Amino acid sequence: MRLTTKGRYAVTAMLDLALHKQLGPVSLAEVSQRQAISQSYLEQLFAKLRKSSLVISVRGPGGGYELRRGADAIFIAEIIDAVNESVDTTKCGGAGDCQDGEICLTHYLWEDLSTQIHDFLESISLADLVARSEIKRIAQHQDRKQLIVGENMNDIRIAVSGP
Amino acid sequence: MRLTTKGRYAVTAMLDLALHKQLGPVSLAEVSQRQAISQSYLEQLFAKLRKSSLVISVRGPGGGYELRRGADAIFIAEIIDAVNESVDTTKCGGAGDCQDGEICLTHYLWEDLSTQIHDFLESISLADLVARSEIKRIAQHQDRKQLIVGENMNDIRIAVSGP
DNA sequence: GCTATACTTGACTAAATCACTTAGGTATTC
DNA sequence: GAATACCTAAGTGATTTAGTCAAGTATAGC
Repeated sequence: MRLTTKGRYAVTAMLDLALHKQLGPVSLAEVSQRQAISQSYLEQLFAKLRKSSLVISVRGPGGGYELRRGADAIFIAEIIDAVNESVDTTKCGGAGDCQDGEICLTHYLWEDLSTQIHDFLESISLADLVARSEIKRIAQHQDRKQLIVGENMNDIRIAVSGP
Repeated sequence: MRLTTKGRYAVTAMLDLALHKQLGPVSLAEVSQRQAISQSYLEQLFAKLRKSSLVISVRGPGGGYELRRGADAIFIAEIIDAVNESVDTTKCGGAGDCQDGEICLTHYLWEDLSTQIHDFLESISLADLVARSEIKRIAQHQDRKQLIVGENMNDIRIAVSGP
C-alpha cells in the first residue's frame, strides 16, 4: 500500500464523478477545471481506473466517464490500488532468502501494518465521502461568513481493540 | 502523510534498536547487517531521526544509537513523519485560492482521511511491535519445522464506528 | 456525410524522490 | 594515537510524478 499524491488525485477525481453523476457522463475537461488537475494527467489516471473496472467511458460529444458501480460500492482502497499498481515491497519474495528470520520478522510486521491501513481505506466508500461533503456544503450555504471545516468529519474513528 | 518504503526502512531500523537495546548503544553497522539496509542510507535516516529527537547518538568505539524515549512512548507515525519531512500537499495553502469551494471540499476530505491514517499509526508504539515480534520469535523457537507467520497479528483491528 | 466533441494511445520530459555510493570529516574510547 | 563510529556533503542511477504534445478513434447531432 502506497500513499502518495497520485492516489489523492484519483480519489478527488472519482469524488467529482460521484458528485456530478446526475448530469450524465462527466468529461475530463470538467473535472480538470473543477479540481485543477491537468487533463492529460487525468487521462492517464482514468485509463487505469477503466482497466480496474471502476469507471466506464462514453465516447463522442456529451460523453465522458461514469462510475461503473454505485458510489456506495466503490471504496477508497480500490481507487488507490488502481493507480498505484502495487509494487511488491517484499525484497525477500515470500519468506525466501531471509538470513536468520530477523528480516522476515520486521518484514511481516510492516506488511501487517500496511494491510491494516488497506482494510481501513476499504471500509470507506465514495458515498461516505459524498455524504460528508454534502453536509459540509449545506453548512457552508447556511453560514457564509465563516468557513466551517472539519466539523462534520468526526463520524469516522479508528479504534484499537485488544484480542 | 506519505507511506513509502523509506518509512518502512526507518521503522525497521528503529525496531532493531528496540530489540537490541539491552546491549547498550546499537551501531549502524549492526543494523545494516541484520536488516540488510545500506549503512550510509541508514546514516541519512538516523540524522533525521536524531533531529526529531527520536534517538540519541553515542560517539566513539562502542557507541551507536539508542532510543531517546522508551519503546512504549515512540509511535510509528512519529518515525514516518521524521524521515518523510511532510511536504504540504495543500496546493491552496490553507483555504486560500479555491475558486468555488469545490476544491477545498475534496481537499479537506482527503486531509481528513490522511489524518485518520496518521491517528491510527500514532496509536501503535514500537513496544507494541516488539511485543508482537517476541511472541512470534518464541513461536518460531518452539516449532522449527514450520515458519509460523501472521498468526499473532490479529490483536490490532480497525473499527469504523458511527457518531 | 461532416464536424465537433471527447475518449484513447503513445511518446516524451522536467522535476522530484528513492536508494543508495563515495569521500571526507569529527568525537570518543582504549 | 589508533581504532571505532557518528556526522556531513556531494553525487548518481533508477524510478516516480506530473505533466506536455501529438496523434489517433468513436460518436452524437446537424
